[in-house]
Amino acid sequence: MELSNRQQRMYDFIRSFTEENQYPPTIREIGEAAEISSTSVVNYNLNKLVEAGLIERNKEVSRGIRLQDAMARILPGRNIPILGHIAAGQPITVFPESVEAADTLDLAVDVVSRHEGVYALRVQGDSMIDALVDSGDLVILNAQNTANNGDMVAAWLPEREETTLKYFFREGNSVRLQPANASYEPIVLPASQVEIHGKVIAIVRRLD
Amino acid sequence: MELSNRQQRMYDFIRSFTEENQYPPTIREIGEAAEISSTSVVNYNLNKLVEAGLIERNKEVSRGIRLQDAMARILPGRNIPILGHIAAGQPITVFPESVEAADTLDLAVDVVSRHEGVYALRVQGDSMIDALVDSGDLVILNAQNTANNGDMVAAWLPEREETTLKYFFREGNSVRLQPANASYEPIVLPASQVEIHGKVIAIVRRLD
DNA sequence: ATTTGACTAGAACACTCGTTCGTGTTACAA
DNA sequence: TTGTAACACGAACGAGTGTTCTAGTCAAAT
Repeated sequence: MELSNRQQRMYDFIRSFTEENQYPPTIREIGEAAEISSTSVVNYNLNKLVEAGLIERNKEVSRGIRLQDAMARILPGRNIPILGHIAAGQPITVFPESVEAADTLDLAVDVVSRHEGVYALRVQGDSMIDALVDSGDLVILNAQNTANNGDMVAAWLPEREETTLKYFFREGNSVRLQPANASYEPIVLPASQVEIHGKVIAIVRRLD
Repeated sequence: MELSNRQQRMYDFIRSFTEENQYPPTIREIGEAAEISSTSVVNYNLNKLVEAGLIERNKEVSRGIRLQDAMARILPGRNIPILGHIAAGQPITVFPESVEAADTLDLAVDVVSRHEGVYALRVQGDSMIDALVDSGDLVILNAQNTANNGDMVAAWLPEREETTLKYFFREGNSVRLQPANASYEPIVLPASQVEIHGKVIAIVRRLD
């Protein structure tokens, strides 16, 4: 579809206005900028821009215009829910998903873009201290139910109703959950008694 | 300034709503989300958020709310340049700012919003290993030329033309730069020979 | 006990804004 | 010419929306 002169002018204005003001213009603001006296004309051409796939409109909503391709550029990272804490020392009985997301961590597209179902947990305890994961750190996890040997994972132990952060090792029909702290013993269980809930893909520690 | 529970809730909603819809919410939409029946209360707390510097408002304009750090979203702010590496072991002679930003780390407003001039450095060496900062980690720094005792800082040593990552301690007219590794000795220099270039506010480690 | 300040409520007002409708204009084909 | 389709115009309607006013609650200070 080809854009008329007017439509091009309107589209350009919407772009620059949105970039400048952080919110889209109204129909009348567009009309003024494009020297169109009638709001219905703006409305008409706005629908043409929708047909052309350049914008989206939310009906009956003021400034309900969304630039279609600018989304990826302006829309940044994702809000990763911090679901709760995870045990790195003595396992705790609170399962992360039962905790309401109280806080959010805004993380980067670069870090999480390739993953689906990313979430974060705050570490409690020092069982992974030798892996340089301290109590209080945030671990960013990719939700998945399998893991490779050596992955740092969040494992759910149904028998104990515990979630714990450990290194994962498959040994025949068993699974060894290995802490990174000499003072803790590895947990060895039949594979059927271990559910992998996520693999750690990043660690974030705030100092301030 | 401290945010009340309500104000925090409103702010969070404005953030998520704006991210999702590409335009800011109305007063009533905010009220509904924060369970506030009165628009005047929303208006009142909105002004508090302005005072707190979290948002800007355009008066008499629908949806005239601008997230203050939104600029950081479109412009570089949110894209933290990874300027280069920083020595945590043997100091290296490459000064971070002379290195072209080759990669970027997309970090969160939550983590960096309150800071100006945030940048990241990739750690080389193991001198801060006892502080759980490993070689290869990214340290997120706030650009500043002063520091408090105990802060982890990036220090530029003009005499040696070195930048190094250490704990900062002021001792009279001297400055002690303390590694977190028993195998390394602290560096003690006259304060005039130490330039603080930034304080570490976060640490990010990617595992994948 | 009184006052002050911070905060909340509800209602009313006036302007904003998307929508719709009737009408006009122009270009092009039959 | 006639008809049709695309496009434009202006006005009016009604819901959306920011603002303002009065009043109330509560805790801390006087």
